[in-house]
Amino acid sequence: MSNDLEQKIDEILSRSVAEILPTREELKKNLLSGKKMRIYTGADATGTQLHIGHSTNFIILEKLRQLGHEVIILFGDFTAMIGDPTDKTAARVRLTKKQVDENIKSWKDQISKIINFEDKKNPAKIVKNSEWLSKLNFSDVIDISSNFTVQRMLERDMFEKRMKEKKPIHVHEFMYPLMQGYDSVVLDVDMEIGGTDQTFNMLTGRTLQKRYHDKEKFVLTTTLLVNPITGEKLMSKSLGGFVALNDVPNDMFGKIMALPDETIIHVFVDCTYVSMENIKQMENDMQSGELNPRDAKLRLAFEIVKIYHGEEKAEEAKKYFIDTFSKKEIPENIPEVTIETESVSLVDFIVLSGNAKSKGEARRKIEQGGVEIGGQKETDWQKVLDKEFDGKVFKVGKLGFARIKFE
RNA sequence: GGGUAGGUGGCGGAGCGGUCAAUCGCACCUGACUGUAAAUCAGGCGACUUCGGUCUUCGGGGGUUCGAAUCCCUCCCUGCCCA
Repeated sequence: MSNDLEQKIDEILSRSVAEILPTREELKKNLLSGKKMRIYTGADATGTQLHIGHSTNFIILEKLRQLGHEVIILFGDFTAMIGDPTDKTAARVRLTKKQVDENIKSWKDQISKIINFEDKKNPAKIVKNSEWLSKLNFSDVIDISSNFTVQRMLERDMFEKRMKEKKPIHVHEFMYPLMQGYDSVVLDVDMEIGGTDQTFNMLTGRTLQKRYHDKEKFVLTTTLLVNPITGEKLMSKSLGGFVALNDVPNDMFGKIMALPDETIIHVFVDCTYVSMENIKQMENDMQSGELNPRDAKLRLAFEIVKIYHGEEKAEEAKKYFIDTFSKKEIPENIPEVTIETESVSLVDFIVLSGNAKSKGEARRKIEQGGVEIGGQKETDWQKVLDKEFDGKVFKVGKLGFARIKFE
């Protein structure tokens, strides 16, 4: 039994883990001791969507919850107003309370696919940091900030980088790590989990926990999903192409198939429950050429969609993908666009069906050979559709399908 | 406070009186290839258009000029150096 526990702990402390502070051994000892720890991870409420990059932390958190530890998801509604300095575009947008509540609601739904909030004995909790951060006054802030030096703040990689590049650093951005650190104090946590980009912020909390509560806070950093070729973050709103936790099955499946082949193994490790042995095996098979990366990716997409939508939907999404993109068949459920006039131009129809943002874009797609009517390529952008086209299926690009219906 | 360099499309970053709707890279879109929406290659990437053009964009406002992202004035914002 205890061996079993140790094995579980070992997996938790190794899979997707970049670093554990102060030490892995120390943390392991704590986890083995049977003492109930209070553990949290935070996410800023900058948008409505979470992506599979976030899921890594949630998966670890849930495993810890299942071991009986108290688990908290912090919703950074206050911190979002300042914006993590990592995210250059985030500053200054103040979210309304209404927006924040909206986000919380959908976030909980999204996260609940991974983390159990309904468990009778030990449910995970959600907190908002505006609850305490908005109440601090200036002298509180001074008190907190007196624990740090400017030099220490400047150590933050992002600040360092901006200093080097002579890019602006605003004074209030210094407050960000302090606020996140203060969260640890208010929640009085024993441990925080976050991506490696959060190391500095999490260490701030470690310092403050020590000062205010004389407590050792563990910090566990998780590996970030990066594109091994470009070195860019794989899941990033600004860089595009992220897989959101609330994407509909077909989109989610397709987006995963669009990930570069080189990232497959990494995503398996960080975002699925597939066993490490299994993953290792796939890695070897791909290297030896026995396993086509496409097939590994099909499985990856399946595994991930399964987490968020269940096995049945995952199966459907897989079928949809293979039929539509591999076999190039026409999918079954095609949205119907009703036309109330005698005729419409092809260009207008494409815009109406949502497959182009403007007439110019629609025109380009037609001219570039991206449009098919009833399986026939159509390159005349001046084409006008009349009732003879009633019921025909239009394909726009690889993804867009629409059926025309005249009233 | 003084000096100086800047603010350009989703981002990075050219351009410095006309040929600029604005080079290029990233992202994005389309095609070819691949039982991958990977990779690679090719093309595209403001809006409207009776396809001739028309209109709105280069921090905000005002001006000079036949004509400005490019020159001048003013305001706002930022970097760097000095104090």
